[in-house]
Amino acid sequence: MTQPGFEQHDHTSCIASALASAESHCAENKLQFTPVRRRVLEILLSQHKAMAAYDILGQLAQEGLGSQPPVVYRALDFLVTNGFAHKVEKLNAYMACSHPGESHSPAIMICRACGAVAESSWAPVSAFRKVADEAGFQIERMVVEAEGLCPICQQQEGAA
Amino acid sequence: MTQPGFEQHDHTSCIASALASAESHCAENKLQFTPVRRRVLEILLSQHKAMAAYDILGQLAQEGLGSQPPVVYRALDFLVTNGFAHKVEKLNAYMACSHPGESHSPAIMICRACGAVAESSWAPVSAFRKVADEAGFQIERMVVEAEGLCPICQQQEGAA
DNA sequence: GGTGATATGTTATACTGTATCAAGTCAAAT
DNA sequence: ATTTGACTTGATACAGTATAACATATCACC
Repeated sequence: MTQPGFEQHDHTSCIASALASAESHCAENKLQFTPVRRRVLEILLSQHKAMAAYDILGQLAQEGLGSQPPVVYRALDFLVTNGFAHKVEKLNAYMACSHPGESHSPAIMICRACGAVAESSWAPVSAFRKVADEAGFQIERMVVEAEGLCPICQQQEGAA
Repeated sequence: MTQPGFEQHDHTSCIASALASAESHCAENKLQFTPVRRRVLEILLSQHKAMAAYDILGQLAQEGLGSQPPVVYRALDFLVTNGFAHKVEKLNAYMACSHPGESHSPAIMICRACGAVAESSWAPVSAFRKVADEAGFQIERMVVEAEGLCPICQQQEGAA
């Protein structure tokens, strides 16, 4: 279920299962999984990297699915709100969620060398709650992003 | 030393000590604490909120300290690099650091109601390291930001 | 078939950030 | 005291990110 890291995997089935999961979640909750939304999620799923909104828009435009910024931003908003994707604040970019279905606060790892992103199953909110309580602060959402090197790029750095 | 929360304090001395600390750190490390840089830090220190770069620029312009974007972005870059300020990724905005002197990865609390920001002394990197290790990921920097309600705004919400 | 809610199309614009090159400043070395 | 070099600032232009506002379309439900 969880997708903790950067390891190799069957990406075709990875995409298929994420799409199926989104589809069934939308059906259950009477959400419209429209062509644009579906296509944006597919594009995000196509690689485990964060994508800029305008890059996604470029692909959509090629396919005749809309060519203006609001199109892609609205689709992204839908996907993020419903937990199918996340915004990577550090990069101003977007990534597909590895375990969709409900909104959550993920901890994201970003490789500064290859741009790969991965979502850990760690729940930062619970870890931070004690500290926040001391300050009287009530947490509603958290952004947790680590920048560094993925396993593969660590080897490459060592070699180079 | 640490400035964990949202409580009342002597803000005048808060500003003065932060400026003095920055000044001495620059002297020790042969860094130039130029008028623009100093003024930008003062502006950030003037309130415990995050400020947009262009708002800072607006103030600078009024004072004749430069009116083009690079001026403020360069100053902010200096302040962030040297640990006198932080970028709040979630807001695309900047805040003064509460315990300057060296670069670090802070955990920031953002009040969604009043916009106040506070920096906790929690070290998220050490908390996350174990999880990252499992994925073979080597952390270099972390962004940790919690959005929610500060103590004061919690009361107001209750009242309203 | 009308109505309301949701989604999309379209135009325009605001906000955030950087590349580039020219000019100034200051300290240290000759 | 000049030259050199590192650093800082000035200024123009532009790239990238995001939203406001309004019109149109679609669909579910009454």
